[in-house]
Amino acid sequence: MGRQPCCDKLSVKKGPWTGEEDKKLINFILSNGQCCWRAVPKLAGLLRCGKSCRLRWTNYLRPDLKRGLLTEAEEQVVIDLHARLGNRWSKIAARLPGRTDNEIKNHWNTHIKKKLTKMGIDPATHELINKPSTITTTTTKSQQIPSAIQLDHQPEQVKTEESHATTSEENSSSSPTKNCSGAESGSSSDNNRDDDPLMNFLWENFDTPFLDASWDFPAAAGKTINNVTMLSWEENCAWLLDRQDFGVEEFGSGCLYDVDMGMNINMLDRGEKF
DNA sequence: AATACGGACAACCGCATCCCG
DNA sequence: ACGGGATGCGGTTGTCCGTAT
Repeated sequence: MGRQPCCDKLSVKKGPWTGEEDKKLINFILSNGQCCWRAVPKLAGLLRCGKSCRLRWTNYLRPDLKRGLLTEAEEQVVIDLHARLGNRWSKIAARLPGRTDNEIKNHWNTHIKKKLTKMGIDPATHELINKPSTITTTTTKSQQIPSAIQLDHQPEQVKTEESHATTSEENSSSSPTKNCSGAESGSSSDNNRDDDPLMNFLWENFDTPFLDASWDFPAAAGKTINNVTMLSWEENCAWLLDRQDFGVEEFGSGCLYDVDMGMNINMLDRGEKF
């Protein structure tokens, strides 16, 4: 027997969300919280698949999302984490507060991949592309690009070999995705915390998301936790309900800001429900 | 001015994993 | 321990918009 479809595909709307739909979804989650996504569309009066509602919320409507391009620092973290984790975007996103896996994935595919390729680095393996042409060797420590690649500062050897940088995609058959996916290697990548200072720092200090404040906004409202002033749930989301047009500039400031870390804070534990 | 093209990003699809009875 | 439903995740596609011709 086959798997049941997540929803009746004939009766659900697809394609871009309208402002009205966004409002309905926001209103519903404001009053009921995140629970049972399958039931959300029905209860919220939406002709959408529950999955679609979840994606819309997590990728676009969540009040803690940062908008706009990733900063250079964020890009650097993405590159470092990708070198270690492969295409495990959700793991990477978990360490970038206010960023979603989808956003990071898109940014990787449209920006970072190109940058790395241009620099002569295979984005899939994080190795220099100017390897001896005939021999395909297993990755060695010496071939690995230092994780703290500065995108604007090409290594000297990379510059000289840039003309060879055109076949990176084709050479990426042994991608970190394959290496990291599944049980066979996923844990090993986690355990394999080598001497990369940045990565060690990230792993040691942020095994949980950088800051993982609770969904329990009403209780936390007005309090200062770790130098973060918690706004009420209503305060956090009021701006959303006022929006007819969710322009990028409207999202510029996160609803929480960590004074010490100088970044917006992920208020949501995505796995948590209330 | 019209059309083609390409980049960026939102959204969908299907499989994997988790969780609970 | 097992089965089935719910959710999460990553890959892929679709759509919009800016730029080039």
